[in-house]
Amino acid sequence: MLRMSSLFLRTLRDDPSDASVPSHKLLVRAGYIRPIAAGIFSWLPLGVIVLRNVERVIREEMDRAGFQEVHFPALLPKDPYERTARWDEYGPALFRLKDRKGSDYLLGPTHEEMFTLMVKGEYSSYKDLPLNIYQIQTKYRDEARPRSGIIRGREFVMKDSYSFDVDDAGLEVSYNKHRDAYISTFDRLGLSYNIVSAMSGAMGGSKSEEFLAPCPTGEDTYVLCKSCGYAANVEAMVTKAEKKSIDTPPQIEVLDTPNTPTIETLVEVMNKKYNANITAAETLKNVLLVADGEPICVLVPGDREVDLKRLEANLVGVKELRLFDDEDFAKRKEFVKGYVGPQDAKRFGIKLYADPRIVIGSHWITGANLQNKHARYVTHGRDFQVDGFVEAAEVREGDSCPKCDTPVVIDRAIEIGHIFQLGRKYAEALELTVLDGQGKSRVVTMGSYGIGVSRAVAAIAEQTHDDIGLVWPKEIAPAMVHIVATGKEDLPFTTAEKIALDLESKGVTVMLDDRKEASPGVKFKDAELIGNPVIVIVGKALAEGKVELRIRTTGAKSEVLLADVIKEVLAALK
RNA sequence: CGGGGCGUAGCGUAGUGGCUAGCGCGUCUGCUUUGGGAGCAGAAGACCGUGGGUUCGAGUCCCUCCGCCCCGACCA
Repeated sequence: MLRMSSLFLRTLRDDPSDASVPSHKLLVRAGYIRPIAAGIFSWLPLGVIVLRNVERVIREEMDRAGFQEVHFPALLPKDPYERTARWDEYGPALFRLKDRKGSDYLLGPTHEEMFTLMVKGEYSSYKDLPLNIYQIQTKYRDEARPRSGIIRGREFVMKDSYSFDVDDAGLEVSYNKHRDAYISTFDRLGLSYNIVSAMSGAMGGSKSEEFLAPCPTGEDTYVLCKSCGYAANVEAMVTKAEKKSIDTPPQIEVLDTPNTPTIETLVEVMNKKYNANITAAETLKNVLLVADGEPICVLVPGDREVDLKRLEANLVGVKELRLFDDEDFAKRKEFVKGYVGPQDAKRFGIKLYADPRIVIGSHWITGANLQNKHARYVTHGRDFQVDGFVEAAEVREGDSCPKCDTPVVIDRAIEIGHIFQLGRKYAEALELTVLDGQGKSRVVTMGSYGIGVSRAVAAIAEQTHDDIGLVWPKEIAPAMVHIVATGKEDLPFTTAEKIALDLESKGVTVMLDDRKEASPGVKFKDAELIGNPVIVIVGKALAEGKVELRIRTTGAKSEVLLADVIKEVLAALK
């Protein structure tokens, strides 16, 4: 039983000035966490209980799926991470340190290497697989910008699991087992979420999905089709290319368009000077970039910006991507800033990549590669050929769903889980092989699956809080029932104590506000702020043999007979 | 890393060059009070982030560094 008379807890009346998102404000105000440094927090007693509750739910679901728990150190030697090149690739986000002998160590940002090496050390036969194994660990990433309290910290708790299989079919099975386990986990955690297709990104591998908890303060943007359920991270959103009917356009016509370095000015001049009656969507934007040192040109409709994240995620094999700067334009005089067009790409020796909207046969108004001149009727397939199509343009609300054509909505969310089929990248780098039935050596294929444990605490707080405080689901709350005793007589206190003991004997966890010195108002405010799902008030109504029952989620209030309180509370917790 | 903002008591804040740094919450003591962050009386608690400078005089102006927050870049 949590007794507030002795609980290490101090609630704050004001929001901390350095917090901006609700979960951060409320968790600090209600005494769950305290800030230590940027992106680093202490967990006070209430916070520890909530964090452990989330861990417990995750453990139970992992164990139910038949996965086994291990525990690695957070402090790790450099060597395994050098063998997979991540010592270098992880860059400044890796917390590095040296021991007294000067050897390099790191604080684990994620543990693929350790799991792979562990399995390599114990297993060598296909008969040992499949294997699914997990840990719950504190992870460290020296984020360039920690933000939003515990949503994105530099130290955080994560559940990470890994699957090991002989072949792709096995990997698919392990992947789906994890997917199912995640669904039951997040359901129990009381989170609403969408499962969206994601890019496997820098980690390599193929299939990848994210569990996103919708919330205005989330950092991830995703698209959702309310008609067919298609959901994707904006980076992974596939463009439905409009199959517009295409007539035979006239030959290219070069036009004088003075002072039109932007799409906006171009449209204005076209409409005024040439009575063209066009919109930006009929112009072609030619964006010059440098991809791993090589200049490329990306074509998008003029009414859309290039989404660099999307582009980078979809340009396979490109490690570094940046826009042309003034220096680049100075070096390549053939590219006239503001008047670039694709029709001379071959001559200029530059690769062209088109957004899928630039369909073959479509014609565009675009730069003429001459100062103050544009060209119209520039036709894809006739006047220029591209080296490939790539998802480059920004995604907008109302864009067509690639599956069913319905306009999609765009929403923000917190990434609470990520599952993906890693493949053989780590197994190859660390030579994790098993002998198959024919006695031949096979590289193991892996899956990697993460849940942000501490982040889930924040996500739940974000999704369930209200104006007056936190509201926890019963499995996660510090206690299922918050009992408040009011008045200065002993009776409410002894009665509250008895109710608390009775509830505990039924397996209900209880927080008891047995503070004699605090006024009723203080106790009510604290109860609401702390956010246990059911509140029982033992006070005024006791004269009629009743107590008050409040449901934190709905705000419902009722008076119940003392004799019925256990029954009523149990019913409310159903 | 670029841009912006902010560092005054545990928390929230006032203090635009001039006396001993003010207020609210919280804390402590006493009395009173007990259904919505109670009242009265008293008390403790501040290296005004750091270092340097300007000035007769700096919380206040200038510079340095440190820290924190926000936007962006970054980000399994």
